[in-house]
Amino acid sequence: MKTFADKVRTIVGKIPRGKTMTYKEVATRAGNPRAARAVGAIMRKNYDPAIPCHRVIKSDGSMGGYNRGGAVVKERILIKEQTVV
DNA sequence: TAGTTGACCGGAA
DNA sequence: ATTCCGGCCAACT
Repeated sequence: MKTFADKVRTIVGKIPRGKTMTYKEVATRAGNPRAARAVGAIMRKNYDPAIPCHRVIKSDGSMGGYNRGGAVVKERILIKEQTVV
C-alpha cells in the first residue's frame, strides 16, 4: 500500500461476492471521497484479475466500463454472483 | 516539474 | 426523467 491505486486495489479486492460498491464508496474508503474519478482511472489502467472491478459501479447504480469484456458482461457477472450464493 | 487523461459525481436546464 | 456543464483527484508521459 503506497499509492492511492494500491489502496483502491486492496479495497476492491475486499468486496464480498454478491455485493457492489460505487466508485465514490471505494474512493471514500481509500481516503478521498472526491477521488471517484481517480479510482476509475486507476481501475482502467489496472489489469489485475484479483481485482473484481466488475463489482465496482457508478453511484447511479449504472456500471462504468470494463477492461475485460464490457459493461454487458459486467452486468452478467454481477447477476451470476448474486444468483449463485 | 508540468501537462494531459480518465471506468466519475453533482447540480442545473 | 434525461441531457449538458463544470469540478476534483490521482496516475501516466
